[in-house]
Amino acid sequence: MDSKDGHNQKIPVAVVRRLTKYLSHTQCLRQAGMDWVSSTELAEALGLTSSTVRQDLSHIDFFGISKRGYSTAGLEASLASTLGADRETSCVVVGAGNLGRALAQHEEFSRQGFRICGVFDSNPAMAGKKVGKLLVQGMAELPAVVGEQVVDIGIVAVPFPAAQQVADWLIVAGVRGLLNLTTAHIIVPRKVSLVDARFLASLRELAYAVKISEPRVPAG
Amino acid sequence: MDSKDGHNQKIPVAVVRRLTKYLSHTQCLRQAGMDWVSSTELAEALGLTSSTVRQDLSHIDFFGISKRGYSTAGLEASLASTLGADRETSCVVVGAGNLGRALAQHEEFSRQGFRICGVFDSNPAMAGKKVGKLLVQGMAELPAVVGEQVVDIGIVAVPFPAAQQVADWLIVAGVRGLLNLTTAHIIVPRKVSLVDARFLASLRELAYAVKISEPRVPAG
DNA sequence: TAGATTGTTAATCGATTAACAATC
DNA sequence: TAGATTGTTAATCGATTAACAATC
Repeated sequence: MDSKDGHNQKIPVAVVRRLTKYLSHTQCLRQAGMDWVSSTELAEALGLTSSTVRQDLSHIDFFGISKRGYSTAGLEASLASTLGADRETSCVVVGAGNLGRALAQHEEFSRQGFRICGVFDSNPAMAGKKVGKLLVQGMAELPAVVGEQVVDIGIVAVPFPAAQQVADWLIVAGVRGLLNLTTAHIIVPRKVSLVDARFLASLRELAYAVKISEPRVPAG
Repeated sequence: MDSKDGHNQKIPVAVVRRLTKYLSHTQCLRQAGMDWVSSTELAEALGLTSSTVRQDLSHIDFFGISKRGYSTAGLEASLASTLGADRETSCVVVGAGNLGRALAQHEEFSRQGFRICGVFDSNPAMAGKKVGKLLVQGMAELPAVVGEQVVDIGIVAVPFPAAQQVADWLIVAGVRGLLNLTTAHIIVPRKVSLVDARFLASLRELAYAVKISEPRVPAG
């Protein structure tokens, strides 16, 4: 019964990325007490066209109403259910440096259903230190924690030369997705998903944009 | 003389993003002592096709040699120059929470030419606290620091309801690009560039991928 | 009812890939 | 030289936008 209507087909990543935006924005609208939103309003708020919004929303199992738009409550629920944001997702962080510790304690994640259930570091000197309510564990503990707690996602926050090795360990331990915070290109088997956080790449992208937008120096 | 050959046209963002990958990987290759690399090798290492690599590199002012490929030294230099990675880029961080402090101290950034020259927080209780070698400053100091030090990029690491306001202040102060670490959709004037770090969105994307790759429960 | 807004089909646009002559 | 690899043009693919009948 799961696929009777053509939904539950795999949604293109470009669309999934925008669905996450609609979800965030719809949550805001609901908090602001708005009961309805139109594709035009959604588009304007997020810098898209209304056509894109309607096309995107045709991928989820929810329908708007002519002349009124979409019920924010229904839209939020349907987006959450499509994206899997209606259940908790367990994560572990590997690398207890600045970035790893910051993410492990990032409140927005827990508010949004991402539970960090372990922080690991290969440096024995880090073991036992506190990160929020968690204690840093050695890499040796990783398989047990991932296996027992059915951890979905591993966050790779180590120095980049160690990234592939850490990813391999996480995959063997059983995670199904990896968030890569390093600049390394990580290779994963097909059954595992990978998303690159692209911090440094984002800064480079900005540096390029700033560079080309610079006022031309008048020819000398 | 800058545009005589059709380079220095604005490069599509999809291409710019891959150029940053080529740059990272070429740096690795050089450190490993490799003098030459072919489009096929680059493609294989980064999960692309050799056709894409050659097409992308046609945007930069550098040429390979038939049968040998690209000189890693020349490629690195040309990519760095095209992207603006051959000069220092100044940044400020607004928001001295976990994430802001972590980024301000992230060593990879300074290694790669991004200099953090200020950390700001609207909470007076944070003022004067140390973040690496910097002291947290109040928002009132922002315009002076950005103006005097010719800061290119502002990193927005505040709670999401404050994101637009902080972005506006940064833009008025004179930054030319913004890295948005929040889930908020920030609106910027055309002359300012914006890149979203999309942390939470990345986790959601992973959660969706994990969800749809789950083994189907056999029909009851 | 009249008019606004949806869902969907068709058209456009841009990005990726294939193919191949040029060349070291 | 022969063969490998480039740079570039043409073909394909997919994503975005436009258009419009259906409808509340």
